[in-house]
Amino acid sequence: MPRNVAFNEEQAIQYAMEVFWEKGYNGTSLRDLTDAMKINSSSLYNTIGDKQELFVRCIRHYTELRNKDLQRRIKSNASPLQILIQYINDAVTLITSKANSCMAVKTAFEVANKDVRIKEILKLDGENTYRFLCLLINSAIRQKEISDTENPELLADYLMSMLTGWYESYIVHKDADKIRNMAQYFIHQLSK
Amino acid sequence: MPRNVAFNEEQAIQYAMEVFWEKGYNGTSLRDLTDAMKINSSSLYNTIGDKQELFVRCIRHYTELRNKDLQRRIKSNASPLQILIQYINDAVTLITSKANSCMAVKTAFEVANKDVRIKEILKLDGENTYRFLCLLINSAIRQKEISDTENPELLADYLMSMLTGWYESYIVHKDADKIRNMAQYFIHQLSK
DNA sequence: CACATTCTGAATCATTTGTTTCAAAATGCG
DNA sequence: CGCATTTTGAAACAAATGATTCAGAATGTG
Repeated sequence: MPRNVAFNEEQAIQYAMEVFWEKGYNGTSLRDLTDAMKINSSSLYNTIGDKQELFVRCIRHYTELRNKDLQRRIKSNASPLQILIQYINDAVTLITSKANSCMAVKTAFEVANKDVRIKEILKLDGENTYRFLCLLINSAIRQKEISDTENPELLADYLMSMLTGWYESYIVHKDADKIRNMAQYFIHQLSK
Repeated sequence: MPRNVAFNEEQAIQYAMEVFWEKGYNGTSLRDLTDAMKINSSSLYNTIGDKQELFVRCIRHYTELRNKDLQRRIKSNASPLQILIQYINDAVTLITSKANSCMAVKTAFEVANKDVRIKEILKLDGENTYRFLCLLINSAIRQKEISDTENPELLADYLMSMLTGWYESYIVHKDADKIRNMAQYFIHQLSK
Protein backbone atom coordinates (compact mmCIF):
# COMPACT_ATOMS: atom_id res chain seq x y z
CA MET A 1 0.00 0.00 0.00
CA PRO A 2 2.46 2.63 1.09
CA ARG A 3 5.34 4.35 -0.46
CA ASN A 4 8.67 2.59 0.11
CA VAL A 5 11.81 3.91 1.66
CA ALA A 6 13.78 5.47 -1.14
CA PHE A 7 17.31 5.43 0.25
CA ASN A 8 19.57 2.48 0.84
CA GLU A 9 19.70 2.25 4.61
CA GLU A 10 22.93 0.26 4.88
CA GLN A 11 24.64 2.66 2.52
CA ALA A 12 23.38 5.60 4.60
CA ILE A 13 24.65 3.96 7.80
CA GLN A 14 28.00 3.46 6.13
CA TYR A 15 28.19 7.15 5.26
CA ALA A 16 27.15 8.17 8.77
CA MET A 17 29.71 5.81 10.24
CA GLU A 18 32.49 7.45 8.30
CA VAL A 19 31.56 10.87 9.64
CA PHE A 20 31.25 9.68 13.24
CA TRP A 21 34.51 7.81 12.83
CA GLU A 22 36.36 10.92 11.78
CA LYS A 23 34.74 13.54 14.00
CA GLY A 24 33.62 11.54 17.00
CA TYR A 25 30.13 11.53 18.49
CA ASN A 26 30.13 15.00 20.01
CA GLY A 27 32.06 16.51 17.16
CA THR A 28 29.47 15.46 14.59
CA SER A 29 26.36 17.53 13.96
CA LEU A 30 23.05 16.35 12.57
CA ARG A 31 23.77 18.41 9.44
CA ASP A 32 27.11 16.67 8.99
CA LEU A 33 25.26 13.38 9.13
CA THR A 34 22.34 14.13 6.84
CA ASP A 35 24.72 15.71 4.33
CA ALA A 36 26.90 12.61 4.24
CA MET A 37 23.93 10.23 4.24
CA LYS A 38 22.27 12.24 1.49
CA ILE A 39 18.91 12.11 3.22
CA ASN A 40 16.63 14.61 4.94
CA SER A 41 16.53 14.68 8.71
CA SER A 42 12.85 13.77 8.61
CA SER A 43 13.75 10.54 6.82
CA LEU A 44 16.44 9.88 9.37
CA TYR A 45 14.11 10.32 12.32
CA ASN A 46 11.42 8.34 10.49
CA THR A 47 13.47 5.26 9.78
CA ILE A 48 16.39 5.08 12.17
CA GLY A 49 15.74 7.45 15.02
CA ASP A 50 17.69 10.17 16.78
CA LYS A 51 21.40 10.85 16.83
CA GLN A 52 22.13 8.37 19.60
CA GLU A 53 20.27 5.58 17.87
CA LEU A 54 22.08 6.32 14.63
CA PHE A 55 25.39 6.18 16.44
CA VAL A 56 24.54 2.82 17.95
CA ARG A 57 23.74 1.53 14.49
CA CYS A 58 27.04 2.89 13.22
CA ILE A 59 29.35 1.25 15.73
CA ARG A 60 27.31 -1.91 15.43
CA HIS A 61 27.97 -1.74 11.72
CA TYR A 62 31.63 -1.10 12.40
CA THR A 63 32.00 -4.08 14.72
CA GLU A 64 30.18 -6.29 12.23
CA LEU A 65 32.71 -5.37 9.57
CA ARG A 66 35.50 -6.23 11.95
CA ASN A 67 33.85 -9.51 12.82
CA LYS A 68 33.59 -10.47 9.15
CA ASP A 69 37.26 -9.68 8.75
CA LEU A 70 38.16 -12.06 11.57
CA GLN A 71 35.93 -14.79 10.13
CA ARG A 72 37.66 -14.41 6.81
CA ARG A 73 41.07 -14.71 8.43
CA ILE A 74 40.12 -17.83 10.37
CA LYS A 75 39.13 -19.57 7.16
CA SER A 76 42.57 -19.08 5.68
CA ASN A 77 44.56 -22.25 5.13
CA ALA A 78 47.73 -20.69 6.44
CA SER A 79 49.05 -21.95 9.76
CA PRO A 80 47.69 -20.40 12.99
CA LEU A 81 50.89 -18.51 13.66
CA GLN A 82 51.00 -17.27 10.10
CA ILE A 83 47.43 -15.99 10.38
CA LEU A 84 48.32 -14.29 13.64
CA ILE A 85 51.40 -12.64 12.19
CA GLN A 86 49.43 -11.54 9.15
CA TYR A 87 46.79 -10.03 11.44
CA ILE A 88 49.39 -8.06 13.38
CA ASN A 89 51.14 -6.86 10.26
CA ASP A 90 47.87 -5.76 8.68
CA ALA A 91 47.04 -3.88 11.88
CA VAL A 92 50.39 -2.11 11.74
CA THR A 93 49.80 -1.15 8.12
CA LEU A 94 46.35 0.16 8.97
CA ILE A 95 47.59 2.15 11.95
CA THR A 96 50.48 3.73 10.10
CA SER A 97 48.72 4.48 6.81
CA LYS A 98 45.35 5.99 7.64
CA ALA A 99 45.34 9.28 9.51
CA ASN A 100 42.21 8.25 11.35
CA SER A 101 42.38 5.78 14.17
CA CYS A 102 40.23 2.78 15.07
CA MET A 103 36.61 3.78 15.61
CA ALA A 104 36.10 1.29 18.44
CA VAL A 105 39.04 2.67 20.36
CA LYS A 106 38.09 6.30 19.79
CA THR A 107 34.54 5.56 20.85
CA ALA A 108 35.66 3.70 23.96
CA PHE A 109 37.47 6.79 25.18
CA GLU A 110 34.85 9.31 24.12
CA VAL A 111 31.51 7.82 25.08
CA ALA A 112 31.76 4.29 26.55
CA ASN A 113 31.88 5.64 30.10
CA LYS A 114 28.58 7.47 29.65
CA ASP A 115 26.61 5.17 27.36
CA VAL A 116 26.01 1.62 28.54
CA ARG A 117 24.65 0.43 25.20
CA ILE A 118 27.78 1.56 23.41
CA LYS A 119 30.00 0.06 26.07
CA GLU A 120 28.22 -3.27 25.71
CA ILE A 121 28.72 -3.34 21.95
CA LEU A 122 32.40 -2.54 22.36
CA LYS A 123 32.70 -5.19 25.04
CA LEU A 124 31.23 -7.85 22.76
CA ASP A 125 33.52 -6.69 19.98
CA GLY A 126 36.51 -6.98 22.28
CA GLU A 127 35.51 -10.45 23.43
CA ASN A 128 35.21 -11.42 19.81
CA THR A 129 38.75 -10.40 18.98
CA TYR A 130 39.85 -12.03 22.22
CA ARG A 131 38.33 -15.37 21.18
CA PHE A 132 39.84 -15.03 17.73
CA LEU A 133 43.30 -14.52 19.18
CA CYS A 134 42.96 -17.24 21.81
CA LEU A 135 41.84 -19.68 19.17
CA LEU A 136 44.84 -18.95 17.00
CA ILE A 137 47.32 -19.00 19.85
CA ASN A 138 45.97 -22.29 21.18
CA SER A 139 46.12 -23.86 17.74
CA ALA A 140 49.62 -22.57 17.26
CA ILE A 141 50.68 -24.08 20.56
CA ARG A 142 49.14 -27.40 19.61
CA GLN A 143 51.06 -27.27 16.34
CA LYS A 144 54.20 -26.35 18.27
CA GLU A 145 54.51 -23.00 16.49
CA ILE A 146 54.33 -21.28 19.87
CA SER A 147 55.87 -22.58 23.07
CA ASP A 148 53.41 -24.28 25.43
CA THR A 149 54.89 -22.28 28.29
CA GLU A 150 52.94 -19.25 27.03
CA ASN A 151 49.59 -18.28 28.49
CA PRO A 152 47.18 -17.85 25.54
CA GLU A 153 44.61 -15.69 27.34
CA LEU A 154 47.26 -13.38 28.71
CA LEU A 155 48.93 -13.14 25.35
CA ALA A 156 45.64 -12.23 23.67
CA ASP A 157 44.94 -9.47 26.20
CA TYR A 158 48.50 -8.32 25.84
CA LEU A 159 48.27 -7.99 22.08
CA MET A 160 44.94 -6.21 22.18
CA SER A 161 46.23 -3.65 24.66
CA MET A 162 49.32 -3.18 22.59
CA LEU A 163 47.34 -2.53 19.42
CA THR A 164 45.32 0.19 21.16
CA GLY A 165 48.51 1.77 22.37
CA TRP A 166 49.97 1.75 18.89
CA TYR A 167 47.06 3.80 17.62
CA GLU A 168 47.69 6.49 20.18
CA SER A 169 51.44 6.40 19.62
CA TYR A 170 50.97 6.95 15.92
CA ILE A 171 48.50 9.81 16.39
CA VAL A 172 50.90 11.63 18.68
CA HIS A 173 54.31 10.77 17.24
CA LYS A 174 53.54 9.80 13.63
CA ASP A 175 56.52 7.48 13.83
CA ALA A 176 55.77 4.37 11.79
CA ASP A 177 59.11 2.74 12.61
CA LYS A 178 58.31 2.89 16.29
CA ILE A 179 55.20 0.81 15.64
CA ARG A 180 56.92 -1.56 13.24
CA ASN A 181 59.71 -2.24 15.71
CA MET A 182 57.30 -3.01 18.50
CA ALA A 183 55.32 -5.32 16.25
CA GLN A 184 58.44 -7.07 15.07
CA TYR A 185 59.58 -7.55 18.64
CA PHE A 186 56.21 -8.92 19.68
CA ILE A 187 56.15 -11.35 16.77
CA HIS A 188 59.72 -12.38 17.52
CA GLN A 189 58.84 -13.12 21.13
CA LEU A 190 55.81 -15.04 20.03
CA SER A 191 57.60 -17.24 17.55
CA LYS A 192 60.04 -18.87 19.92
CA MET B 1 45.66 51.99 39.27
CA PRO B 2 43.32 49.27 38.09
CA ARG B 3 41.16 46.72 39.67
CA ASN B 4 42.87 43.34 40.14
CA VAL B 5 41.79 39.96 38.93
CA ALA B 6 39.63 38.50 41.66
CA PHE B 7 39.79 34.78 40.95
CA ASN B 8 42.68 32.40 41.35
CA GLU B 9 43.65 31.56 37.80
CA GLU B 10 45.46 28.31 38.51
CA GLN B 11 42.55 27.12 40.63
CA ALA B 12 40.15 27.99 37.82
CA ILE B 13 42.29 26.12 35.28
CA GLN B 14 42.28 23.14 37.60
CA TYR B 15 38.48 23.20 37.74
CA ALA B 16 38.21 23.56 33.98
CA MET B 17 40.66 20.72 33.50
CA GLU B 18 38.51 18.40 35.56
CA VAL B 19 35.47 19.12 33.41
CA PHE B 20 37.35 18.72 30.13
CA TRP B 21 38.91 15.55 31.47
CA GLU B 22 35.55 14.02 32.22
CA LYS B 23 33.50 15.24 29.27
CA GLY B 24 36.09 15.72 26.56
CA TYR B 25 36.59 18.86 24.50
CA ASN B 26 33.49 18.65 22.34
CA GLY B 27 31.32 17.33 25.16
CA THR B 28 32.04 20.34 27.35
CA SER B 29 30.09 23.57 26.96
CA LEU B 30 31.17 27.05 27.94
CA ARG B 31 28.51 26.97 30.66
CA ASP B 32 29.92 23.75 32.06
CA LEU B 33 33.26 25.46 32.25
CA THR B 34 32.27 28.78 33.78
CA ASP B 35 30.11 26.96 36.31
CA ALA B 36 33.00 24.77 37.40
CA MET B 37 35.48 27.63 37.34
CA LYS B 38 33.08 29.82 39.29
CA ILE B 39 33.73 32.78 37.03
CA ASN B 40 31.76 34.73 34.47
CA SER B 41 32.44 34.12 30.81
CA SER B 42 33.52 37.73 30.41
CA SER B 43 36.27 37.14 32.95
CA LEU B 44 37.28 34.01 31.11
CA TYR B 45 37.57 35.78 27.77
CA ASN B 46 39.29 38.70 29.45
CA THR B 47 42.07 36.75 31.14
CA ILE B 48 42.52 33.42 29.37
CA GLY B 49 40.79 33.56 26.03
CA ASP B 50 38.36 31.38 24.14
CA LYS B 51 37.47 27.73 24.62
CA GLN B 52 40.39 26.43 22.59
CA GLU B 53 42.89 28.54 24.47
CA LEU B 54 41.44 27.38 27.77
CA PHE B 55 41.73 23.78 26.65
CA VAL B 56 45.36 24.26 25.71
CA ARG B 57 46.01 25.68 29.17
CA CYS B 58 44.24 22.71 30.71
CA ILE B 59 46.19 19.93 29.04
CA ARG B 60 49.35 21.93 29.57
CA HIS B 61 48.46 21.99 33.25
CA TYR B 62 47.74 18.27 33.11
CA THR B 63 51.07 17.40 31.54
CA GLU B 64 52.89 19.63 34.02
CA LEU B 65 51.35 17.67 36.87
CA ARG B 66 52.49 14.44 35.24
CA ASN B 67 55.95 15.83 34.75
CA LYS B 68 56.22 16.78 38.41
CA ASP B 69 55.17 13.26 39.33
CA LEU B 70 57.97 11.79 37.23
CA GLN B 71 60.50 14.20 38.73
CA ARG B 72 59.42 13.12 42.19
CA ARG B 73 59.83 9.46 41.29
CA ILE B 74 63.31 9.96 39.85
CA LYS B 75 64.47 11.52 43.11
CA SER B 76 63.51 8.43 45.07
CA ASN B 77 66.41 6.50 46.56
CA ALA B 78 64.93 3.16 45.57
CA SER B 79 66.71 1.20 42.86
CA PRO B 80 65.86 1.96 39.19
CA LEU B 81 63.94 -1.27 38.77
CA GLN B 82 62.06 -0.65 42.00
CA ILE B 83 61.07 2.82 40.82
CA LEU B 84 59.96 1.37 37.52
CA ILE B 85 57.88 -1.34 39.16
CA GLN B 86 56.36 1.20 41.50
CA TYR B 87 55.46 3.39 38.53
CA ILE B 88 53.74 0.51 36.75
CA ASN B 89 51.87 -0.59 39.85
CA ASP B 90 50.70 2.95 40.56
CA ALA B 91 49.48 3.21 36.97
CA VAL B 92 47.53 -0.02 37.38
CA THR B 93 45.96 1.27 40.58
CA LEU B 94 45.04 4.53 38.86
CA ILE B 95 43.57 2.79 35.84
CA THR B 96 41.50 0.35 37.86
CA SER B 97 40.26 2.72 40.55
CA LYS B 98 39.14 5.88 38.84
CA ALA B 99 36.24 5.63 36.41
CA ASN B 100 37.77 8.31 34.25
CA SER B 101 40.70 7.54 32.03
CA CYS B 102 43.94 9.41 31.36
CA MET B 103 43.27 12.89 29.98
CA ALA B 104 46.26 12.79 27.64
CA VAL B 105 45.10 9.56 26.06
CA LYS B 106 41.50 10.69 25.72
CA THR B 107 42.62 13.95 24.19
CA ALA B 108 44.95 12.21 21.76
CA PHE B 109 42.05 10.28 20.31
CA GLU B 110 39.53 13.12 20.37
CA VAL B 111 41.39 16.17 19.13
CA ALA B 112 45.09 15.55 18.44
CA ASN B 113 44.42 14.79 14.79
CA LYS B 114 42.74 18.15 14.26
CA ASP B 115 44.68 20.48 16.55
CA VAL B 116 48.41 20.76 16.01
CA ARG B 117 49.03 22.72 19.19
CA ILE B 118 47.42 20.01 21.26
CA LYS B 119 49.27 17.29 19.41
CA GLU B 120 52.56 19.03 20.08
CA ILE B 121 51.89 19.25 23.81
CA LEU B 122 50.99 15.58 23.93
CA LYS B 123 54.05 14.71 21.92
CA LEU B 124 56.32 16.54 24.36
CA ASP B 125 54.54 14.85 27.24
CA GLY B 126 55.07 11.45 25.62
CA GLU B 127 58.73 12.15 24.99
CA ASN B 128 59.04 13.12 28.61
CA THR B 129 57.69 9.83 29.86
CA TYR B 130 59.84 8.10 27.27
CA ARG B 131 62.98 9.71 28.62
CA PHE B 132 61.92 8.88 32.17
CA LEU B 133 61.51 5.22 31.29
CA CYS B 134 64.69 4.99 29.22
CA LEU B 135 66.66 6.54 32.03
CA LEU B 136 65.35 4.03 34.54
CA ILE B 137 65.80 1.05 32.24
CA ASN B 138 69.34 2.04 31.35
CA SER B 139 70.22 2.52 34.99
CA ALA B 140 68.66 -0.81 35.85
CA ILE B 141 70.71 -2.51 33.15
CA ARG B 142 73.88 -0.89 34.45
CA GLN B 143 73.03 -2.13 37.93
CA LYS B 144 72.30 -5.57 36.45
CA GLU B 145 68.67 -5.48 37.60
CA ILE B 146 67.62 -5.90 33.96
CA SER B 147 69.40 -8.06 31.40
CA ASP B 148 71.64 -6.13 29.02
CA THR B 149 70.12 -8.07 26.13
CA GLU B 150 67.04 -5.86 26.39
CA ASN B 151 66.55 -2.81 24.19
CA PRO B 152 65.72 0.12 26.50
CA GLU B 153 64.08 2.35 23.89
CA LEU B 154 61.91 -0.45 22.61
CA LEU B 155 60.96 -1.46 26.13
CA ALA B 156 59.96 2.11 26.94
CA ASP B 157 57.76 2.38 23.85
CA TYR B 158 56.35 -1.02 24.63
CA LEU B 159 55.33 -0.07 28.14
CA MET B 160 53.82 3.24 27.09
CA SER B 161 51.68 1.55 24.46
CA MET B 162 50.65 -1.08 26.93
CA LEU B 163 49.55 1.49 29.49
CA THR B 164 47.33 3.20 26.93
CA GLY B 165 45.80 -0.14 26.04
CA TRP B 166 45.11 -0.90 29.66
CA TYR B 167 43.03 2.25 29.96
CA GLU B 168 40.82 1.20 27.08
CA SER B 169 40.59 -2.36 28.34
CA TYR B 170 39.39 -1.19 31.71
CA ILE B 171 36.82 1.22 30.26
CA VAL B 172 35.32 -1.54 28.14
CA HIS B 173 35.70 -4.63 30.34
CA LYS B 174 36.02 -3.21 33.84
CA ASP B 175 38.17 -6.22 34.65
CA ALA B 176 40.88 -5.16 37.09
CA ASP B 177 42.44 -8.63 37.21
CA LYS B 178 43.03 -8.56 33.49
CA ILE B 179 45.12 -5.42 33.94
CA ARG B 180 46.90 -6.71 37.02
CA ASN B 181 47.86 -9.93 35.28
CA MET B 182 49.29 -8.11 32.30
CA ALA B 183 51.24 -5.79 34.56
CA GLN B 184 52.55 -8.68 36.60
CA TYR B 185 53.62 -10.49 33.44
CA PHE B 186 55.36 -7.42 32.11
CA ILE B 187 57.20 -6.86 35.36
CA HIS B 188 58.14 -10.51 35.48
CA GLN B 189 59.60 -10.38 31.97
CA LEU B 190 61.45 -7.22 32.87
CA SER B 191 63.06 -8.56 36.01
CA LYS B 192 64.93 -11.46 34.49
C1' DC C 1 -7.25 3.79 -12.14
C1' DA C 2 -8.03 5.40 -7.45
C1' DC C 3 -7.25 5.44 -2.90
C1' DA C 4 -5.09 4.83 1.40
C1' DT C 5 -0.82 5.02 3.23
C1' DT C 6 3.85 6.17 3.71
C1' DC C 7 7.92 8.79 2.64
C1' DT C 8 10.24 13.07 1.41
C1' DG C 9 11.70 17.96 1.41
C1' DA C 10 11.73 22.47 2.99
C1' DA C 11 10.81 25.15 6.54
C1' DT C 12 10.80 25.84 11.18
C1' DC C 13 11.00 24.86 16.09
C1' DA C 14 12.97 25.72 20.79
C1' DT C 15 17.54 25.17 22.93
C1' DT C 16 22.06 25.42 23.30
C1' DT C 17 26.26 26.93 21.62
C1' DG C 18 30.52 30.10 21.81
C1' DT C 19 31.14 34.79 22.27
C1' DT C 20 30.40 39.82 23.13
C1' DT C 21 28.52 43.89 25.14
C1' DC C 22 28.30 47.37 28.58
C1' DA C 23 26.99 49.48 32.81
C1' DA C 24 28.32 49.06 37.43
C1' DA C 25 31.55 47.63 40.89
C1' DA C 26 36.20 47.44 42.55
C1' DT C 27 40.87 48.99 43.18
C1' DG C 28 45.48 51.22 43.20
C1' DC C 29 47.72 55.75 42.79
C1' DG C 30 48.01 60.74 43.20
C1' DC D 1 39.47 61.17 49.04
C1' DG D 2 38.78 61.03 43.95
C1' DC D 3 39.92 59.69 39.59
C1' DA D 4 41.50 56.63 36.01
C1' DT D 5 41.53 52.03 34.90
C1' DT D 6 40.30 47.40 34.99
C1' DT D 7 37.31 43.51 36.26
C1' DT D 8 32.94 41.75 36.93
C1' DG D 9 28.06 40.21 36.26
C1' DA D 10 23.90 40.00 33.83
C1' DA D 11 22.08 40.22 29.63
C1' DA D 12 22.19 39.50 25.09
C1' DC D 13 24.14 38.18 20.59
C1' DA D 14 24.17 35.45 16.16
C1' DA D 15 24.91 31.00 14.77
C1' DA D 16 24.47 26.19 15.30
C1' DT D 17 22.34 22.45 17.43
C1' DG D 18 19.02 18.33 17.74
C1' DA D 19 14.49 17.62 16.54
C1' DT D 20 9.64 18.31 14.54
C1' DT D 21 6.08 19.76 11.45
C1' DC D 22 3.28 19.20 7.46
C1' DA D 23 2.01 19.67 2.70
C1' DG D 24 2.93 17.24 -1.26
C1' DA D 25 5.07 13.46 -3.82
C1' DA D 26 5.34 8.58 -4.41
C1' DT D 27 3.70 3.84 -4.41
C1' DG D 28 1.52 -0.78 -3.74
C1' DT D 29 -3.10 -2.85 -3.42
C1' DG D 30 -7.90 -3.37 -4.48
